[in-house]
Amino acid sequence: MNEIDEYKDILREHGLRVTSKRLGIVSLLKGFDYPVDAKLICEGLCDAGICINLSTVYRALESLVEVGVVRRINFSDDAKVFYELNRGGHRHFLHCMGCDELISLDVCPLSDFQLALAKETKYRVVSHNLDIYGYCPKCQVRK
Amino acid sequence: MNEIDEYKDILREHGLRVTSKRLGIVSLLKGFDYPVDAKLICEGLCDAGICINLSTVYRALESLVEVGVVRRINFSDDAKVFYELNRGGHRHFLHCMGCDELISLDVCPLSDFQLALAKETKYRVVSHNLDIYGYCPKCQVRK
DNA sequence: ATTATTAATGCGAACGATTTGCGTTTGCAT
DNA sequence: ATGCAAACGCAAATCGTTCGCATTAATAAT
Repeated sequence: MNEIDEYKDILREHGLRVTSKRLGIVSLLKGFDYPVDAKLICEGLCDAGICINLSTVYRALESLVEVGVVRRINFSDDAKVFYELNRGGHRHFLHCMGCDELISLDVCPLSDFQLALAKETKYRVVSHNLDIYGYCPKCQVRK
Repeated sequence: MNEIDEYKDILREHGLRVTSKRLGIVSLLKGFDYPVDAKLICEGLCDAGICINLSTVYRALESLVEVGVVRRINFSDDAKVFYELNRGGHRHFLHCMGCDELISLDVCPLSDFQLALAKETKYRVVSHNLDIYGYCPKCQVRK
């Protein structure tokens, strides 16, 4: 059973139909290691021969987020929403405000803090969002 | 010289005119200790007798952000932009995903991490964005 | 104080991202 | 193979935000 079959099963387990569009989105997202927006997904699939309406992309992404296959991401320097394959765990990014380079950080400095915060506030802490903004070496020179 | 006069001076120092609308926005924001969106500002001012067009609210906020009086904030669970008075320093919030309660955290767990990251990546780190999501005690029971 | 200058405002239209309504197509249980 | 509900395509609607342009008002010049 290959990896795409896993996703088929996840869809079926949640009572969702397995469609070429949904699988197309998943396999497209597999090719990116950074979050992409709905429009790029739409165009990427079209180029791959799977033409799909933009509203269908949104609806499919919504379903995929619901079953946990995809994760929604919202950066504060951009109004639109980004999506990435949910590979377990979570990531944070360092954004260059000059050239929009995006560096994925492999550490999360918040696990201890989050535990302490939960204890202090009695909240059940579920997730967090951390993005760091600055200028990359090249852009520091350019400016 | 009262507090509003300080803001008048800041505007003038930056070559911006002192208008009732801009001062209205500032004094309205003073009344909130959490970030609010443009629409709420518009309606709040209207209720206070200072009727102001929504596009003017956006333009005024833009100016106030430029001169450092106001800060733009972007949460990952909401597409729209929020604004708050820039009281110096920065803040992070704990969001209840059940009732949308917002708790302002008085600590930032990232200062050391940010320094280390800058060193490691050679980025000039300018700012960051951190929000924590979970369920408040009441919503844990409700659910 | 009056007038001239030009930034700030109001209004409506435009915008980009996202959602929705509805008729058509397709996956899948029978 | 057939029927039904879920998914889809399409166009229109929505939401937050921005823009163009004519009008108003804050400040500088007289």
